Amino acid sequence: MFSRACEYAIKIMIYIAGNEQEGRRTGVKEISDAINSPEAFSAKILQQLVKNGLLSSYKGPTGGFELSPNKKIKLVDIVKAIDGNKLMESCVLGLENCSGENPCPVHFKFIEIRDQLNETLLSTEIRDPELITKGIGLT
Amino acid sequence: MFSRACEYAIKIMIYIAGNEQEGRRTGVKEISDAINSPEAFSAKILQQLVKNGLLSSYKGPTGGFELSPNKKIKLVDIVKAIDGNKLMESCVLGLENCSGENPCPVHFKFIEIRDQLNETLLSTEIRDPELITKGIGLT
DNA sequence: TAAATAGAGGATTAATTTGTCCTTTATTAA
DNA sequence: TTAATAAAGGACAAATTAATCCTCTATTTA
Repeated sequence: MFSRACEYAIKIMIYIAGNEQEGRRTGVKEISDAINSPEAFSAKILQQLVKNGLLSSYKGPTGGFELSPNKKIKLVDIVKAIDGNKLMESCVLGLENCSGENPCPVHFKFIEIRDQLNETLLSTEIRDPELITKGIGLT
Repeated sequence: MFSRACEYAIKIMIYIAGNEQEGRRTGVKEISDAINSPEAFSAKILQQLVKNGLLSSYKGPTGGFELSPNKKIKLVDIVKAIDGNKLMESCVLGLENCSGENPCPVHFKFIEIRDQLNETLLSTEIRDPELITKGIGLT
């Protein structure tokens, strides 16, 4: 469904959001340990998240990453930043000209799934306490 | 969502189902022309579909592929044959131990989407006339 | 039974994704 | 103001996925 990089990105953002609650910045090493991802690869993903305005980064001692302040960050923002919007917008069969007026054979079979996926990605906020406190962690 | 190979596989199956209605077997060349896919790559996918019991193949002149007779072929069979059941069963964050009792942070956000996807894949039959007659074709 | 047809399948190449290594740049605090 | 810290980023390597090439085998029909 999501690329590996995007899976990492979502975990990264949830983990940083958890630290934000405790008023802490988060470094790459801490992240890759916490979510069990390769450190250098995670660093690249972090760069993309910064470039897309979802994170702020700070160099030097006491440096690290923070969620962009004063911004509602939603799952859809993360997925778009890393995987683009193929999943949200493209035809499941990869057909360029598929649409409601011009549907591919399975278009209407998947339209509800697509809609619900978009609804979930749009409505899930990364600072949602449910997201941060529930669950088995990120490993 | 689906791999490229799986997108081809679904188109292939729908196209062959269309020819079945007209009582015709379908060759690789005809398929790759019809769905606009690389011929040799399509041939590999066809082999997998045969190995998984979804198609029967025949060599020589008048040869080609047919849907396995007397078998309800569902979308889920095709996806499983080509992409395995990662999409249907694995955690969206790729976590090995994620489950209802042991949910990852987004588990319950995606559970409905997962269920609906499974429902759609299970209930969509490849011989469904709606699938074959509707739509813009497979290109 | 020979020639043409068509799938099977091994080997290889290309492209993309995933992951690593190493140097540079900015920042902080002693 | 220098030493330590931490992100930025370029270059490269490995793994996976997508695609191609070529030969072999089976089947049909003339």
